Amino acid sequence: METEMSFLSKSSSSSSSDDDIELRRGPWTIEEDKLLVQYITNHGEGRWNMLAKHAGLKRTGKSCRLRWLNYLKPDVKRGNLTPQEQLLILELHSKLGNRWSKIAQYLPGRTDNEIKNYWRTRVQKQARNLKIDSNSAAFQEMIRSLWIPRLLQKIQSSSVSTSIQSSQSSTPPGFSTSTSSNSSSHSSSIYNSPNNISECPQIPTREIDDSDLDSFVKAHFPFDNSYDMDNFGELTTGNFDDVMDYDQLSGDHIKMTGDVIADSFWSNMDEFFYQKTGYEQ
DNA sequence: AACCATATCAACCGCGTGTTA
DNA sequence: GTAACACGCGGTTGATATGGT
Repeated sequence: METEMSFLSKSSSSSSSDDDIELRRGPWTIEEDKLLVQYITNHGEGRWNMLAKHAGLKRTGKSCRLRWLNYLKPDVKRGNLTPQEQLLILELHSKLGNRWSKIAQYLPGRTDNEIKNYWRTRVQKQARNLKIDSNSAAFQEMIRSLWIPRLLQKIQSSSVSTSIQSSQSSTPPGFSTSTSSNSSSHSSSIYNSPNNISECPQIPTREIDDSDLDSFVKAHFPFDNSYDMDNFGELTTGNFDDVMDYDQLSGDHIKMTGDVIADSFWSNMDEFFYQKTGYEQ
C-alpha cells in the first residue's frame, strides 16, 4: 500500500521537468473544481491531458474528464433517481445489459457511473438477497413481473397525489389517460393495469438497434425528453438532496420524489419480496 | 457512547478503440 | 502501415455515511 495516498508520480524517474510533477488523486477540492470549471468555461472541454496542465491542475486528464462529466457539468442531475428513471433503467438494462453509457444516453443528466452504481447497490443487492443470479432469466422475469408493475404503480400514485384534483393535469406525458382521445377518459394507457405483465412496456426483443430504442423511449418515456429535461436542471441546482417534480400545466414545482418515494419504494419492495418468496431480507 | 456492519457513491484502473502524425 | 496518444467504457476500490447492537 502506498504511504502517499493523495499523490502519484507521473513519470517514472527522470528528474525535474514540467512532466515530472506529482499528480494529486482522491477527492477533489473546491479549489480544484473552480479551476476546472473556469478553464472549461473559457476554453471548452477535450484534450484532457493538456487541459489539466493548462488549467494548473495536478491531476491526470482522465481524472479531470471524469470529474467534469460526472459532477461538474452543468446539466448533471443530482438526487435520487425518480421512479420513472428507475423504470427506464430496468427496461433498458434488460435489453442492453451492462452498457451503462448507452443506457445513460436515454436518461438525460444521469451519468453512466450513477446508473451503474444504482444497479449494483439496489438491483444486484436484491438479486443477492434472493440468491438469484442477476443475469438469470429468473431474475429478469422477477423484474419484469414484479418490480416494473410496482414502479408503475408508484408513478401513478405519485402523479395522482400531486396533481390535486385537476383531472388530467400533472400526469406526466406518456402516463396520462390519453388526453387526445378526450371524453372516453378511460385507460387506454398501458400503465393502467400495473399488475398485468403483458401490459408493461416492452422493448422489441431481438436485435434491437438505436432506432428501436429511440422509438421505445419516446413512446413510453416521453418525460425524459420534454417533461423532465426542460425543467429538471434548474430545479436541482442548489438543492442536491431533494428531487423535485414539475407540473407541466400549472408550472408548479412539486417536491415529491427523492428520498420519500425512493425509500418507501425499496422498503415496500423488500416487504413485497418477502410476501412473494418467503425470503427474509 | 462506542463499536461494527452495511450501503452509497466518487474516483481510480485497465483495456479496447479511435485518431493523428 | 504503425506507433503514440487521447478518449471512453465497464469493473473495482475505498472513504464516508448511516444504521444497528
